[in-house]
Amino acid sequence: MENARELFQIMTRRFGLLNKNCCSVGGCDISPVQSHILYEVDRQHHPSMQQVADILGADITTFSRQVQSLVRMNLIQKTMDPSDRRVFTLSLTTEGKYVATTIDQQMQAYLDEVFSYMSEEEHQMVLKSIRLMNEAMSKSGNCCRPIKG
Amino acid sequence: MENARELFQIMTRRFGLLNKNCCSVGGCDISPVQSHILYEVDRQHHPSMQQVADILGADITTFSRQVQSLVRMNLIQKTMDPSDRRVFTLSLTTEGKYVATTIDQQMQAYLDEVFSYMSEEEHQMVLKSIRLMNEAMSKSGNCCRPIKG
DNA sequence: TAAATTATTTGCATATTGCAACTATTGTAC
DNA sequence: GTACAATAGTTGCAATATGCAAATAATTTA
Repeated sequence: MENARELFQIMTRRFGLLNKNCCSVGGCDISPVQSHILYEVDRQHHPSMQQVADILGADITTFSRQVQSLVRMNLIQKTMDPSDRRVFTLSLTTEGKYVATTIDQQMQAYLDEVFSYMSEEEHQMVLKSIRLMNEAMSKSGNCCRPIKG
Repeated sequence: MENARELFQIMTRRFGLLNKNCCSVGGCDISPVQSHILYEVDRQHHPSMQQVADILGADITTFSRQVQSLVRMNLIQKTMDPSDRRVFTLSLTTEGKYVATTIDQQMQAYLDEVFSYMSEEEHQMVLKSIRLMNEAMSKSGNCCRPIKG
C-alpha cells in the first residue's frame, strides 16, 4: 500500500461493497444508487430533482427514472413547486424515512465495528482526516466537482 | 457533517465521481468498473478470474463478460494456467499497462491537487488515517469483505 | 471409476445508462 | 404583449450491465 491513489481506491471499494451488501430493509432491496438518492433527499430540505441529480452527478434522465421507481416503491414523494411549476420537489414518505434511517443505522453499526479495531485517538484522527478531505475536495475545481459538503 | 457515515458517504461519492470523470485515455473511454479491473490485475501477480472477481465483489458471470470486452479492447490477456486448465490467468497487455498507468497518474494528480489545500502535516495525517481504515476494515468480518454476500 | 467440486462461459430476462427529442413552464428582448 | 431563448422534467431508443440458472470442462474426492 504505497501511494495515495492506492489507499483511496481500496478504501472506497470497501465502502462501496458495504453499501452494496448493506441494504435490504423489511423485505425490499435497495440498490446503492437508490440508497444514495434516499440519503440525499433526506439531507436536503425539499430539494428539486435537478438539485439532487447534480449533487449525485447523475444524468437527469436516469435520475428521473430512478425517482419514478422510488415513487412506485412508496419511498419518495414528488410535489410540484407552486412558485415554479416546472419544478418537482422531493421528500421522503414515512416509509422512505424509515428505510433511510434503517440503512443509516446499519452503516453506522458497521463503521462502529470497524472503529473498534482502533484506539479512540485513532478513531478521532480518522474522522478529522475525512472531514479535511471533504473540505479539500470541495475546494478543488479540477475534480470531484458536482458536489457540495 | 456530523456522523461517520455521513463523512464517508460524501467522501466516497466524491471519489467515485472522480473515478467516473477521470478516465479516457488516448481516445478510448474506460468505465469505472473496467478501471477497477485494470487496477487490480495490475496489482496482483497473474491473478485468476475468480480471484479478481472476488476481490472486486463482482458476480463471476458479469466479470467474465467485462473481461471479454477488455480483451476485445486489447487491454487484458487471458492465459490458461497449465497446472490447472480450468483457470485463466489475467495480465495487462502493453496497451493495458499504459492505460492503467495513465489513469493512475491522472488520479494521483487529482489527489495531489486536493492535498495542496492542506498542510503537509494534515496530508500525512490523512494518509495515515486511510491506512488505518483499510487495516481495520480488513479485520472486520461483518462488513467490507472483498467477497460478495 | 463415479460423484462432487471448482473455474469459467453462455442463455435469458431485467435493469441501468445516456443521448436526442419532446412537453411544459418561465424568463428576456424588443 | 409577442417571439424566442432558457430551464425542469419526461419519454424513445439503442447500448450496456446485471445476475440467476444451466452448461461445459477440468480437477479432486470417495
